[in-house]
Amino acid sequence: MKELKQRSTCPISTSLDVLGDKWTLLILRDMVFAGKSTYGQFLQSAEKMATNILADRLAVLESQGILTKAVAADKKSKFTYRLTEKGIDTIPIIIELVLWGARHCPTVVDSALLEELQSGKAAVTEKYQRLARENALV
Amino acid sequence: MKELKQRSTCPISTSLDVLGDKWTLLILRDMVFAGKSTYGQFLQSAEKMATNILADRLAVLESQGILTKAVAADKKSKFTYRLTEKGIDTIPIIIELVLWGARHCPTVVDSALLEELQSGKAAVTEKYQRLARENALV
DNA sequence: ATAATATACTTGCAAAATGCAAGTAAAAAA
DNA sequence: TTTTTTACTTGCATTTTGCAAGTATATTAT
Repeated sequence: MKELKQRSTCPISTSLDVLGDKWTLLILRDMVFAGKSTYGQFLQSAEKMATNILADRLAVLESQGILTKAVAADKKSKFTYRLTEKGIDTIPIIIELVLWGARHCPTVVDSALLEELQSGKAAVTEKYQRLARENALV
Repeated sequence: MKELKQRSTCPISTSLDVLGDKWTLLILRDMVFAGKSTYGQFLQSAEKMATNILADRLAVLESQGILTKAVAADKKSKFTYRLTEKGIDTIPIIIELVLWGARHCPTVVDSALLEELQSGKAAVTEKYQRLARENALV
């Protein structure tokens, strides 16, 4: 059990105790928007996360009830990570990070997701939450 | 000039390059919701940020155009930090962190802000963005 | 049956970031 | 002229991160 220390009882501070680092939300991004679910897939992202950091963050996310880990259906040597409701509920946070980065950081490159967001924040949020819930049932 | 390294061109990743740590968004929280504007005020938060970390983060935030630093109106020995539009636009991110923490972390204590959020996310976001814009004019 | 590959980590070590306590410097107040 | 306020800076120990290599188990190939 990876336990985190809580700095205060403020909801923002407590959220950051869990999600406030450079890697955690990228794992969730890959699950939500790229449909990734295995250790090997997470390692292939453009940001090149180190293997030990990934293992550590997955353990924290699991112990915090944000995702679940299970042996894959096809292979016993593989694990499948899936989002819980607590994990699915981080999607609005991630969407706001997309919008802020797109609006204010000139070096970001437009993505399909960004294009999609032209059609409204609520619709896109609901779409990916629905998709994630379907995946959670597999 | 504090320069940050950008890990990829993904908007989420780039936003996290700037905002993705345990302290930066707490400074912005204190500016937006507690009306704080000076180094001394930031140090007084419940989370007890170290002085060197605070100085470092303020320098990053300034160099990233998220806030501005100016000599205070009343004293020459004091500085006043104010949000730019880029800073004001982080409010939706912070609001989502509040909602997630309140919903999923049982150890957080209800705040006035949370009470306010019962009346709708959009209204509260607009209120604090308007307040921040007024402050930015001072 | 045996060897090679795939998958998911763990380990060791150097580098960087954080946290803590104390010190500095300029302006304001006493 | 001394003391206090305000905003940092510095030095050092601890923690976290990043990198490269190694391990362990299951699957596939020969």
